[in-house]
Amino acid sequence: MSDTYHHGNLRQALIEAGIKIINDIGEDALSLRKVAAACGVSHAAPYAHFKDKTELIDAIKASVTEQFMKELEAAVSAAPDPEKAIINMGKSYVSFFLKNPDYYKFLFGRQNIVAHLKIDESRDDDYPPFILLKKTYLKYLKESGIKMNKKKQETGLLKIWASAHGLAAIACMSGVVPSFDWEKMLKGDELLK
Amino acid sequence: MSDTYHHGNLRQALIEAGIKIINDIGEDALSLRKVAAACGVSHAAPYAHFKDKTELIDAIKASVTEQFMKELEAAVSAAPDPEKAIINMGKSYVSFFLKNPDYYKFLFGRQNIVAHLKIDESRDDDYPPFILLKKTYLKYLKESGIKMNKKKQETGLLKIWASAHGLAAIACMSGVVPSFDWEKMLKGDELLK
DNA sequence: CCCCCATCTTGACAGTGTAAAGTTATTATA
DNA sequence: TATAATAACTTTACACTGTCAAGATGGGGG
Repeated sequence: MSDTYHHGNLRQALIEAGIKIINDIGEDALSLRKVAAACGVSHAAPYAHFKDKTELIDAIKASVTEQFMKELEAAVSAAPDPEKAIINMGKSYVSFFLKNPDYYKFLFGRQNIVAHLKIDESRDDDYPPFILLKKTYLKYLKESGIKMNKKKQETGLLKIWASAHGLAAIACMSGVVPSFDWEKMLKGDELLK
Repeated sequence: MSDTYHHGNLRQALIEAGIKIINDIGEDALSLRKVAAACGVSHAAPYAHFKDKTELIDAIKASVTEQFMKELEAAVSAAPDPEKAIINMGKSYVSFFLKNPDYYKFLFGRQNIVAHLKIDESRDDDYPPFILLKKTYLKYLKESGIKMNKKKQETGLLKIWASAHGLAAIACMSGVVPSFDWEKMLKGDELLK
């Protein structure tokens, strides 16, 4: 149980070294050998604690998720009532990853999407499905005669996109086909009318 | 312009071979050398068309995104009015990735999340933030005295989660901090009251 | 005290991305 | 048409990676 890992807590040290490398250089640069070297240990030493590279990575992910959970739980606890709890949790959920986008990319992916959320700003390199959504949404507002200020328009657009993208994420990542009522999503939402 | 790539269309052939490998074996198994071999070409040949491995991957992603866009545009075109267009597009957005989850993982990440969307089913290996959300949501329903059937409860839960997760995805991937009104999300939504 | 076994080291191997230099074929030019 | 230029491709080489097998080491239980 000493602080030096030599016959101590190499496993935990490897996890922490891995997190540090991801934050400093990025996930792509994370290699078993670098993690081992960062712990002052030979390149095959990790195999005493993890059968795979993926097993190390999974352990790192579990560690980051634990940290994520602590913040979410704090947000829920700080709320006076359940409604505020959900709101707080939603905020925390997003702000955690905003504080460290490296973690989001590490946990869920790497891709960098370009998209201008402002209604009247668009560029050619915006993510094409988003451009299409924006155009369709603006046409919807126009033809249905719905009047709202730009801010609200942008919130509505973001909500649709976030729901669609989040839904796709959940569906693919969980392997479950969620039943989702898009009609209700539009018609039952004050933001969109 | 012949159909054999020897001094022809190697670039396109590499992209297609890459897509095939991703579908057949998975993204992790995709290597420049395998792609080159699949085109019957030496392992350094791709460097005449792509400066990097990432440049090849980006080209593959662009190709998949193009295919994605075609389906979305078809969904929009098939709709009789803009409202239906948005609904259709939302459905298509999700169903495209459901049809080939490999593409979602390839474009946006790899992580497999476990989560049981059913209100009364839960397991220990469910994604912890989701477990917390479900508990908080159920408490919210109980304390606010809101009555709805299970189906509607599940839809509401899914909507909150998809919005939060999708929002985090968009925020981190676009690098833009979107302003989002969580209060309005809850209170302005028919699904949640 | 000694042996066991988890822990760690050493050495090896195939596979990877990428750079440099050489070869070939196509196209442009004169 | 002959030749020069250039894009496409090959060969060779190198550092780095994950993983395995075999050996060293050293601390705890018999």
